[in-house]
Amino acid sequence: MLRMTKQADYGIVLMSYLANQPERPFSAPDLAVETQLPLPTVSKVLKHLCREGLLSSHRGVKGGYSLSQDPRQITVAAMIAALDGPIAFTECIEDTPGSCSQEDNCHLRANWQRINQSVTQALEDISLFDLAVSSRPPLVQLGSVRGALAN
Amino acid sequence: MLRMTKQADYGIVLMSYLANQPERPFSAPDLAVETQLPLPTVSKVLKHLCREGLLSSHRGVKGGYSLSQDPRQITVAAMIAALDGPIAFTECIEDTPGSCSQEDNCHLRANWQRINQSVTQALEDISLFDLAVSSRPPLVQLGSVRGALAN
DNA sequence: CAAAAATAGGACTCATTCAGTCCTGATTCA
DNA sequence: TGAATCAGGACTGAATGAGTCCTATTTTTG
Ligand code: FES
Ligand code: FES
Repeated sequence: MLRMTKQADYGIVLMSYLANQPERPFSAPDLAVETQLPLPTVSKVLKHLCREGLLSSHRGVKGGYSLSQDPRQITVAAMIAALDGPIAFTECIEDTPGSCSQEDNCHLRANWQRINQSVTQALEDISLFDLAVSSRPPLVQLGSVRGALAN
Repeated sequence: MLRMTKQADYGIVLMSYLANQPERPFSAPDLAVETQLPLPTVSKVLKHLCREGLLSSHRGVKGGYSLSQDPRQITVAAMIAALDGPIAFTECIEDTPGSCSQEDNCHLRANWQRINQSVTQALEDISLFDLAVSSRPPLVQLGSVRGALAN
């Protein structure tokens, strides 16, 4: 497996969508319809991303979410980290030392960190902008799907 | 999080140990003592690795496990894939098409594959040999820990 | 000023998956 | 023949994730 959570999955989908429509904010219900993802979870993810500083929110009737930064500045690593927590392939990697029982006589710690670093680097090399340009649909579709689903 | 399972974790630890002691096979109980990991799980992981072709086994009284290939030929990606299954960051990546509900109108599929490919590449660039050389302990220790734990 | 629409935050439940254990059989060596 | 080891799978308990829902708070609009 080795897969990220659906939260991160959804988050990247949502961020990509927003990166393609930078002109105005989108509300959670709108985004749920557009991406065909379940509204409550979408809402949860958006709130999370907002708390982490990747999105800006605006309350009230005409409120919604929009990117808080230039898509070129946002890396895939940052999005995953925001939703799934720090990228730590094994327990011993996590910030707190002492979390691993074998820490003192373990000669692998440096290796875990190397593996971890390698993967992190790979994810940092891809920006939201990179994802957005290639996922941009024919713009006609912008809203044509709206209302297709009930939720 | 974004972490691999303990199976893969243990597997890499065990493989690294074996890579440092290429002269003879080790039994599951021996390896459990040396690595200070729980025996039943160690046994399970070893069997798994053997079935996947990364280890050779030899039954009987003087049996045990040993690497079936040159450590330079074994990548971290291969070990993780053997234990955790194919590296697939999101559901849509998995082999079977049709697994994702949004497949037809999804413009992100290429992106997932790019992310996935990037991470896979990072893990393929590290070989077991790379891990082993840096984790090699002072060889005096070879067995000094033996018997320190009961299981 | 009041109502509607949206976000903020968190509690909660259910399903899935993982970690770990255990048992039964097959193989090898002394 | 018997002891030690691997082979394979079934099983249980715990942890985690996905998803839902409820109650504020904020903002716009009539
Ligand atoms: S510190 Fe945890 S296995 Fe090395
Ligand atoms: S195919 Fe699954 S999200 Fe695109």
